Amino acid sequence: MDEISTAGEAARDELIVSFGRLLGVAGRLGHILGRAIEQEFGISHLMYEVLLILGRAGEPGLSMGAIAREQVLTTGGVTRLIDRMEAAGLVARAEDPGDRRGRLVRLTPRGDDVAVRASRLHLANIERYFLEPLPVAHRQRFLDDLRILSHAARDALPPLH
Amino acid sequence: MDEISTAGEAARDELIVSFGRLLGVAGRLGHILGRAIEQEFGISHLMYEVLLILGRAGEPGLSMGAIAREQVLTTGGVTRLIDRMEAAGLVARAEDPGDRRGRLVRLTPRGDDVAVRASRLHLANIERYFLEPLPVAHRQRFLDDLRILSHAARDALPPLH
DNA sequence: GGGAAATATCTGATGCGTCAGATTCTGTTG
DNA sequence: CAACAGAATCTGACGCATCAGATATTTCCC
Repeated sequence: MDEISTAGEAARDELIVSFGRLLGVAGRLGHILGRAIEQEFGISHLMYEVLLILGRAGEPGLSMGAIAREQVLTTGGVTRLIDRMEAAGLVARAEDPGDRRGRLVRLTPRGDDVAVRASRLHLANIERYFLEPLPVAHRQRFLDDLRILSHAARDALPPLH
Repeated sequence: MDEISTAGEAARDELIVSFGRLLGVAGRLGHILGRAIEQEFGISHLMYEVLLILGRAGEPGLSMGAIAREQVLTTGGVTRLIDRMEAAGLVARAEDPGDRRGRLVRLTPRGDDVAVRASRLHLANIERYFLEPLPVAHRQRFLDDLRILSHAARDALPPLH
């Protein structure tokens, strides 16, 4: 910080610094983790997100719209991402027996395997980059706080399209 | 599911859930804050990042390469983003007197104004979405922990290009 | 039952970031 | 001081997400 500054500038700097702290963490976290996954498994960050979403959903799979509603992509984007994931053998589209407009997307065995192994890598990276620098006594509470925030943020988020 | 795979399945779910918690927070944070800025000020998330970077740098401005080194964009991306920001009147490019290859980028008064007002909006949103759900007694320590993590993550990050 | 409104998915146009290579300048070195 | 390695920036090709609109199907209600 700059010790020679007017009160107004100091207040402004405080705003910017406080902000940068938070957004910087989020952005850097995403970059580090996304990059590692890409290099190791050849899949994009968004593909990984969708693998996790499908893994959590289990049988009988999810509709395209349900994936979009998880707020990582628009519906148009889901169509194209699933196209590529299908071509890569990670997921399969099937008719929805109850609605001829819809398709059900589910993990292939290969997709499930990648999801599990990528999760392990991510978790290791999270521990390494994010938990390790923290004092041991802080770690559990920090994780708990993150979970609280995660739920609150999800509820507050406007739809993506 | 048969009993042999049960333990493995549980471990796998645990991994996925733990991960989703952390990445979900980061991703959702970025989305919420980025979207609000875009709607209010008509600038992208990355433009906002660059406004902050330039605001922190002060006079005499930063080179294109220095902006890229802040790890939000590649050098090619910086060129194009600064093109647009210049067209929008947020920044100005000037010759670098000491190196005729380089340009120095600095905020225009308008860019400075947007940076300050956008920061205020962001800070308000951070408090609303991120701090408010937390117990009061946790807030300060949570912010402190975030700052620790931010620095650690920055040091560990590989270059962007 | 029949048609309007809603819903699910897909697609054309567009915007923007990345990558790799081109261009222009600097600094070193023989 | 010429030449060449290295650095700063810019640009063409490309990938991928978004937006808006098109198509197919279902639901609602008269």
